Amino acid sequence: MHIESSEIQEIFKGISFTEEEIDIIASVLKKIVLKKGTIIIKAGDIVTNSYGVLNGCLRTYYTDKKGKEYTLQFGIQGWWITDYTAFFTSSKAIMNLEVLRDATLYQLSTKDREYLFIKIPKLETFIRKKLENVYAAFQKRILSNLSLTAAERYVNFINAYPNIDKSVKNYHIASYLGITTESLSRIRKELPSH
Amino acid sequence: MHIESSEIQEIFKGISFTEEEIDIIASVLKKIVLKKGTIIIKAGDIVTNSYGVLNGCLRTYYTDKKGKEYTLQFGIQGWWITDYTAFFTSSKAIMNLEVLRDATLYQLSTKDREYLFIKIPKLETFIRKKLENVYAAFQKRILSNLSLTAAERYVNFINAYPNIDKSVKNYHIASYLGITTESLSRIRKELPSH
DNA sequence: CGCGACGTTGATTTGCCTCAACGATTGTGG
DNA sequence: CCACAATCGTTGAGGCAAATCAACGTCGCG
Repeated sequence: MHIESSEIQEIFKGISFTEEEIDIIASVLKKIVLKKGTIIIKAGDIVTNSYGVLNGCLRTYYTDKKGKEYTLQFGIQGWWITDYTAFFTSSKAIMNLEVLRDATLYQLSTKDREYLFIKIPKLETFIRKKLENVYAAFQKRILSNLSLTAAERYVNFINAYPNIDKSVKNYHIASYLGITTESLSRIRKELPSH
Repeated sequence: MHIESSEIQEIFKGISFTEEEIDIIASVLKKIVLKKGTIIIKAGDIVTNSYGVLNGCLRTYYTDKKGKEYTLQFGIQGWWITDYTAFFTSSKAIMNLEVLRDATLYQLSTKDREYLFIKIPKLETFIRKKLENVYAAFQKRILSNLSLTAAERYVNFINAYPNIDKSVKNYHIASYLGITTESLSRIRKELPSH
């Protein structure tokens, strides 16, 4: 499928490329379209790709021995998603990557990613700064999990992802917040907005 | 205070430098020695430095409106520490950085850090990979907070930082795990190792 | 030695979970 | 396009892990 320059800009928002650089990037990206329900990665798989989201919605989640799910990350337009722990450390996935809403994605392999960093050093700087922002975001989430009640975390989540409830089920949100669907239901009932 | 080449290798473990590169790095690092109890950064400060730990022990912690503390990170030999959220985003600190045990540190400013990345590109690659590892570690901690009991988290913590209990108080560990000192005390009592 | 900081123990409370049953919504085949 | 089944969300009762509140040991340092 053809890859548009504007789409590459969407996936690497905040950095501008020369035409030559766009060509290099386009040469390693692979555009894929996937239906809701597709499991792109399942626990145990070797993870060699990450996915830039052009449209649609995805999530990564971990399933514990009791079968309980924990959603680690949602992926919406402009975000990159994969089991990064496995992707970065070249180990087997411990998480699953699921399409929640029909999606168009850009696939980028570990190898090609390193190739891009060598060919386009400013891309590595860009990603390094992205990772720094993620660092801050993760710290915030850890603090949030430690210090806030379930209701407070839900309110923060809704503010952070205002329109995500159109794409995801309540039990996905519950599993992101680390609570049960029953608890989330009760929290929603108590909220002023109802 | 004089900066040894071997000390720089300790702070950037896993990467080797030429003599010239060592000189560049040494020119921007400042060695400081601080006493236990020193608050290096307090909430509200502008954060312009990060600190590589040569010896001693530190922690970053957040204090909520009720005065309850949450420890985000411990810093021991070979680690870098600061309020990274503020450091990366050039905003005011929301956390405090405290010396738990007399420490010798290397101070590196935001500006000098960017300068080093330009002068020594492989250092940026090194840091980018470090950040990727941190990404994996943070995900693991988030999952751990969501899915494990307090006792399980305590056991994992002790395994991850085997000798840290020599430097930190139990209530520091409790505040890292997101539990009270009373609960930690009860958990320790129930553990086979006692 | 004595005081303040730290850790422990007990009694009680609370936020969220579990289990169970029942509505509501969505999707699919006839 | 409706009917019905499966999935998803809500509600209630009861239980449990950890918090809170309070009191009392214990350790280390001036």
